[in-house]
Amino acid sequence: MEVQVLNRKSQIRQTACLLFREKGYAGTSMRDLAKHIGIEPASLYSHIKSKENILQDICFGMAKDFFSAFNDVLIENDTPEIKLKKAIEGHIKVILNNADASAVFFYDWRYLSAENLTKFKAMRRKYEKGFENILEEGVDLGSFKEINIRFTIQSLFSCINWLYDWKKVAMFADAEEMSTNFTNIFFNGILNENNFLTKN
Amino acid sequence: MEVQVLNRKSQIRQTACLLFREKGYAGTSMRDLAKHIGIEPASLYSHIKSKENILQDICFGMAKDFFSAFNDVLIENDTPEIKLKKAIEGHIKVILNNADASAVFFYDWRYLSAENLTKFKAMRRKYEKGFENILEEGVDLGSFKEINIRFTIQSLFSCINWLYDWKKVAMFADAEEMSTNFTNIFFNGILNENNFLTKN
DNA sequence: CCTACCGATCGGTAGG
DNA sequence: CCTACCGATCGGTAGG
Repeated sequence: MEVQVLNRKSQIRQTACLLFREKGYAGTSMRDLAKHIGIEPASLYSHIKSKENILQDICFGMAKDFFSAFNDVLIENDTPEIKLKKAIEGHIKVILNNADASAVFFYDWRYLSAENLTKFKAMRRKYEKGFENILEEGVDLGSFKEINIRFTIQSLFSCINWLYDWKKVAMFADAEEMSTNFTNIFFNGILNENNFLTKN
Repeated sequence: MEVQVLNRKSQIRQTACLLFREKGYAGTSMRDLAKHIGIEPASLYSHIKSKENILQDICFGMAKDFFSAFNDVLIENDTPEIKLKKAIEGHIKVILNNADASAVFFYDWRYLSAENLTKFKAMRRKYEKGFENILEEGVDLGSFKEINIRFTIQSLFSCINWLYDWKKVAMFADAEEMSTNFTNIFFNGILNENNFLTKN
């Protein structure tokens, strides 16, 4: 029985991810959700506390995954470049392993209640800070150019985060290949070496 | 009288942009909107046809602005690099000049009705294609590396599109400076020239 | 631009 | 997990 309850709960979460991604949190009703699962709307409340609680689970669950991947990178003592490359790869893997939940994480966090919204923004800022620290370290060591740290990390995340929708551009074998292609652009740019026309 | 109606209509649009950005399209009610403007909810319908019509106006209005900026770039006969640089700058200027509307354009287009959704996706794809053509031209000429065109352009847009929220990272004087910083990253990468550790 | 109001739908609860 | 149902709110219309 315990097992069944857990299964149903995760089924609700998974279906919610799918629907929230498609029609947005506010555009998805509990009746939609129940219908997709095959139970009556009122029955949902045997497994979940509220609609917002589902959103909260998804958003903070993803945050936990992102931090977990990032911390795995930090414990190794690599150079800033390698560390950043690995952090990007970790971030991408989390997205690809949870495509629907990622879409909710990126698009629907704003529907969190005031209290959760504050917590969410703080967590996100902390995560960004982690990446900024790596970049800063690399700039100090001279491995990265003298760039605006915050601007660059914002661009970096923005640049990666569309990958939850990568299927529409299906092109690479796996997360690693995708990550490599991405890091190549971000580290070295798209301009050919022998082209100096617009270089700096 | 004609003028007054137009003013009120654009006021509705502008206020809708603000609210949709903050709470999402589905999270914003016509009553919210009316209250912010200072009229009764029913009065809105003297100026607009429906809630979705406002969203439609915003989304397709932005699309028109993006195309307009892009076409200005195409009529000049520049090299692919210069053309891409100018197209990026044009795109950024449109975003910065319509920050709220851009947020709606990027986040809330999925709330469009089925028919408008199809039209919207087609327009967006056409716009992306325009950028892809420039990149392709540059690859053929050898000015750009042999990169996956679609992947790169998706990354490019994703990378730029967070700029509607640039105020949280207030750092650059104007759109041109922002555009230059951005193009520098994308064209040349963040890695220092004398660092070969992770270079390809 | 307002008052008055419509039917539909919302998230959620009571009780079994 | 269901039936039955709650009050609140939704987008929108009629008529002036």
